[in-house]
Parts: sequence; C-alpha cells; structure tokens
Amino acid sequence: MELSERKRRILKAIVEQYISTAEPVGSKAIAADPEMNLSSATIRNEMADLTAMGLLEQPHTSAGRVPSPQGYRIYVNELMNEHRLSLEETQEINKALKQKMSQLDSLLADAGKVVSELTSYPAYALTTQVGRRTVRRYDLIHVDAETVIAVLLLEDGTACNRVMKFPGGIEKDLVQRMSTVFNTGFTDLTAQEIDSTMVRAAERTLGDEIGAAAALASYTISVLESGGSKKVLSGVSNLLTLPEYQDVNKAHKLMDFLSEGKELEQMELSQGQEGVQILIGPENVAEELKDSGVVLATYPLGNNMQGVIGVVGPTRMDYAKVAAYLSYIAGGMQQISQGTSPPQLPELKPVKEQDEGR
Amino acid sequence: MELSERKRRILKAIVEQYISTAEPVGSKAIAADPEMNLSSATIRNEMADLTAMGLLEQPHTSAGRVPSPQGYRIYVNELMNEHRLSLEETQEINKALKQKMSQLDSLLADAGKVVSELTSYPAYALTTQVGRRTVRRYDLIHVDAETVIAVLLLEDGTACNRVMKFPGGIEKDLVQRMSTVFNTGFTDLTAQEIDSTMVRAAERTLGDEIGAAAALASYTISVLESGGSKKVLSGVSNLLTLPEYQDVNKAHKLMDFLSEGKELEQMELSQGQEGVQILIGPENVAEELKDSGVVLATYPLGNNMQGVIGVVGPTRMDYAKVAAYLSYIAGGMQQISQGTSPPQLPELKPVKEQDEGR
DNA sequence: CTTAGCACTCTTTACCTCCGAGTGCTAAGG
DNA sequence: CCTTAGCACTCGGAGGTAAAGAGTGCTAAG
Repeated sequence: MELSERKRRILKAIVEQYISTAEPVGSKAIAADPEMNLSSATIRNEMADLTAMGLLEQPHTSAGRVPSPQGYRIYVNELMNEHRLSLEETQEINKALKQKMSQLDSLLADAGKVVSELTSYPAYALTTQVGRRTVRRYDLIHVDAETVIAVLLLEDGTACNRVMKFPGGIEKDLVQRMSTVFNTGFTDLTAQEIDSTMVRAAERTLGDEIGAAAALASYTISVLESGGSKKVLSGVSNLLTLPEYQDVNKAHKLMDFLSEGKELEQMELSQGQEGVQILIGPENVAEELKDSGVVLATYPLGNNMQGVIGVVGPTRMDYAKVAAYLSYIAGGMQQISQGTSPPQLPELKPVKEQDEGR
Repeated sequence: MELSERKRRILKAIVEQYISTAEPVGSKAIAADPEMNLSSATIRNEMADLTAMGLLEQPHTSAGRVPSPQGYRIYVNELMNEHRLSLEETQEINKALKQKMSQLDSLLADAGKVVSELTSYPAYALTTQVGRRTVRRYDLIHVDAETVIAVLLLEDGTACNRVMKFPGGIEKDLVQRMSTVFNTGFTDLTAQEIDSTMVRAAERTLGDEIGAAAALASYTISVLESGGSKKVLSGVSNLLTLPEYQDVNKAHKLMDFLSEGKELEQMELSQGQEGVQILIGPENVAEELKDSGVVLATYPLGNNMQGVIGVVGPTRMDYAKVAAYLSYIAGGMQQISQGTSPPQLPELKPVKEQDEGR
C-alpha cells in the first residue's frame, strides 16, 4: 500500500505523541490536534491501514496504537524534524563540556556524564581502535629486587605501563635480556599473533623460571586486545524514571546488560560508520536491546582511533533531540581532541539513512 | 530493662530470620526452632518486651516484628557469630581475585566487582590519600630524537606515564641529566611543594632551552594533583533483586545517590578507623542511607594511602557474612599492594565495636 | 470520501469479602 | 512465679465482581 501524505502526517503525530506520553495513542487524541482537520473516525480508518502495513501496533483491541519498530524507522528516516539546538541548549552543553574538559581520559567519562544528564538516558562514551594495534617498543625499568615497571610504546604513539611484582625477586640481568627478547620478538605483532609457543620459547631462551616472560606477554596481549578502547557508562539509574522500566525486572536486566559492557560489540559494528546512527528495537544485535533504542555518534580521534558516544533508552526515545545532542557533542569532542577550542556553534549533520532492519 | 540471656537469644533468632527472609517474623516462627524450647506465647511476651525496649518494630498490629536499627546494633556488636569463611568461599574469592589481579589500577575496580558479585550488593572500592602524594622515582625513556616517555612511579606504588614530544628534537644526554635532576630534586614533593623557581633552577642546571623540564614538572603536578584517590562503584543493579528495593522510586534514589559518589564523605569519615566498620540505618550521615546498612573495610596501602572497600545494602543485610568477606578481601588487597602473593588463608579480624549511633 | 453513531471489547479501578497470620490478654497449670 | 493453651481481635493481602472508561470497527448517511 502506498504511504499517502496524510498517512505520513498521522504516523508522525502518533509517534510524537507516543514519545511524549509513553501511552498508546488513540484516534481522538490525534483528531484533537488543530493541524489535523479530520474526524476521529477518519483517523481510525487510516490507523487501521497503518496497522495493516505494520507501522503501528495494538497492545490489545481496545487500546490505542503504538508505533512498531518499522514505524519508528520511517519516522526517523523521513518524518522527523531535525531538532535544532536552541541557543540555550548549546550554551548548556558548552558550559558542561568546558567545565570538565580537563583531560582526555576524564573527558571521555565526562562527555558520557554530560550526555546522560542532558538526555536523562543512560549514556556510553568510548574509544576504539580501528586498525592494527601493535607494540612498537618495550622498556623495562628495574625498580627494586622485586619490582619491574613495563612500559609499552604502541604503534599509535600512546604508551602504557604496568607495575609488575615478583615476590621471589627478579634479576636485573634477566630484565635486561627480557627487554631485548621482547623488543626483537614481540614487536609489530597483534594480540592474535602472539601465542603460547612463542612465550615458551622466550622463557627457554631467558632461563626464566618465575613466569616473567609470561606475565609480560599476557600484559601485552591485554593491552593490545583492550584495543586501547576505554569506555564509560553513566546515568544508568535514569532508566528507573521511565515508565517502560517501572517493571523492576526489566530494568534490572537492561542495567545488568549495560554494566557488563557487552553492547560494545554493537558499537564496534558501527565502527566504519560516520555521523549519527539510530538503531531501533530489533535492529539491535543484542537480545537485551531488542526493545530499546540506541543512538550513536562516532567521531574520528587521530591515530586510527575512533570515539563513540551512545545513548540507550526506550524505543520511544526522542530521537530527534538525542541525535542532535550527540551530533553536537561528538563534534565538540573531536575538536577538543584535536586541540582546538570547544565548539561555539551548533553544527548538525543530517541524520544518516540506513537499512530497514527487516 | 535488663536484656536477659533469653531475650538475647530471641533477638538473635529474629534478626537472623529476618535477614534471610526479609519478612517480619512472628512468634511462631521463632518457637518452631528446636533450639528454642519455648512456646510461641512466651516468645510473644518477650517480643513485646523487646519492642518496648526499642529493639524491635512492628510494621502494623497484625504483622510480625522487624529489628530496629538499635536491635541490629546489638546484634552486630554482641550477638552475631563471626562468619567463618568456608574453604570454598576463600577459594572462590582467591580465584576471583587472582584472575583479576593484573594491575593495581584495575585491581581496585575488580575488587569492587568481586565484592559486589560475591555479596550481591552494590560495592565501592576506593583509595584515598591520607597524607602526602609524591613521586618516588622518575624514569625517562628516550624513544627517538623527538620523543621521550616519562614514567612516574608514585609513592603509593602505582605508575603513570606520558609520551612527550619535542618537535625540535631533544638530546639523549639532556634526557639523562634531566632524569638525575628530577630524581634528586623532585621526588618526595607534593604538588604544592613544586614551584616555578625550582623548575627554573632545574632548567638552568640542565641548560634546557626547549621547556623539557617545565613540561615534566607540569606533568608531575597534574599527576599529583589528580589526587590519587580513585573510586569505583560496581553492582548497583543488584539492588533491584532485593525485596526492599522493588519500589522503583526507592531504588532510584539510592542508586542516584550512589553513582554520584557523595557517600565518599561518609567513607572519609572512617579514614582513621582500622578494620571493619558497620553502619546501620540512621547511623549513616547521609540522608539517603538512613535506611540502608553499610559495611566498610579499610586497609593501609603503602605510604600514606588508604584503601576502603564498602558494601551498601538494605538494613537487613547479612552483616556477619559481608563483614567477613570484606575483611578478607581488604587483607588480600593489602598484601597484593605490598607485592606479596594473594592470601591463602582466611584471617579474620574481630568486628570492631563502635558507638551506638544516638 | 468523510463522518456521526453505535455496539462491542478489553483494561483499569474501586470495592468488597474472606482468609490467614499474628497479636495481646486471660486463665489455667506446673 | 513463670509458662502455656486458648481465644477474641486486628489488619493486610488475595480474589472476585462490577462499573467506568478508552478505544475500536462497522454501518449508514451526508
């Protein structure tokens, strides 16, 4: 069936109404809109059509309609007005970001916090590595008889360290030889390329009986695998204010899922993508998100790194607004990370189209 | 009124029953205990007394009794059996800790996670600095003509690094001398004690014209100022499984409060204290915790640092068990941070007495 | 094609009653 | 004098029913 202009207007009205009330919306409520010069009966007919087309759903016979994920999709792709950030909104965001813009590490955390505060939904902030991640150079500092600091300089120019303790003591000589062995044998390798035979070989070469090589190798792998990716989750408890999560069980499941950080996979999927993405209900990969909505904004972050900011909420989320916020903040993050000052003007990318998700 | 031996036994039974069921407990339930050779009528009389003494409360006339905060206090101070960790329990803890015991940084986070998983309550892990925060040792790694990695080993045993770029190039010799200068002149100083005259003096001594010393000094200050206090919260969503937080509103308030990290003040109060502390209901300073229980374990953490692990739960928490867990894990954390291997044997400190809280 | 009208469906809410758990009190028994 | 059996009483929770309300689909008329 064709999606007439009128049907589109009705769908839009329904989605927006539902977004703000979280209650199934009936024909009368729509007819009440002065913009809509139609009687409730006519609207009922149209709604019946929209339901038949799979864009609306009916919780039960005598309830109003609720947008289906497909309905949301159409709304997001075609019907949604872009939310223009008001001057106050941008000022608010700028203020919040500026206050916290002390360090990139904490910036990430704070960006998440800002987003979750502004949107009242849980928010994610994370960085991921796009390309090959390897160690360029090892430095081992022998601090005292039992302590070594391992410093790994990665190919992307960042360094990380770990204090390693060897209760039985560790020889300075062993540390030095280990440094040589690792710098020749373990550089330019990804986490996958390091395997236990290599480690055992190194142990033999070194005469290492205290597992020092193994410890260093496993640290290396953990660093490489962590993908330099950091992630921060903020504002989970916001879920509890939403009517859809009044059911403690439901809330608990989602919160658990979020704190586990598993949805990272989801976000990794979106790595290639640029700009703002919206994932509605079943379009999400993770089972736990099948009836939630996710809005993601990605931004480049130098050195093969990519930042992602994400918001998780009910399917009935105010996509227009959230997308605008995320887009703006992602832009700000990018600029900050490039050392330029925080953004002063709202600059919105159009919301990206994307496949219909069944 | 005197607290007879029999009353004490009854109070103990009531508290324990309530801890495990979360339901008001009636006289019959207590009388059913074969240890208790009394009829329900007698118990009722005693319960009436205990209620008069303010140790029990009655939600409504025809419900059983619930321990009052004072009742808990007496239970915790005098009646509670110390929970001996079973072999399985210690093994479980050790296993969990060992798996995660990779790095002190993440150890903190992981300790919190372990605790919250083991106890099914939200858990806090944090370190605070009691006294001075200083650098113990500087290591400078000259990577290439333009690049130096500075590694700072702090007094608390953690290390941090930064990659420093000098676009005009930096001499290996300068780096080496700088290392000496900083190791002699800038260790054991707090952020406040480092001032610009020192930095200028160092620059002169070094013949440093590229601001290397200044860069290192400012990095040092930023690290020291960042206040080594870290805190991690885990397992908040566990609240939602508890019957007392089925009320979404209540849960939300507490969760919000916890994520804000405000109760840190609370924990700071307990800084001086050693060992395990238990704070019941109104004994908590924070309004939001007035009907929760908090168990805290503190442990020394190298020079001037102190670690705190805390668990927040309903007043009806299994204090004996939680205290045992925390005490054990705090002991483990301390040992790990001192570089010895993870603990193998349960070693419990007696639960500390403490003033009655009004 | 639109719309008023109407019968019908289904949820929500209020209200009521009944049941059971638990109490406090009294009186009898050791 | 303490313990215990018995009993009347209280009160919250479960279950059931009825009424209210919201919304629908269909029909027929404009």
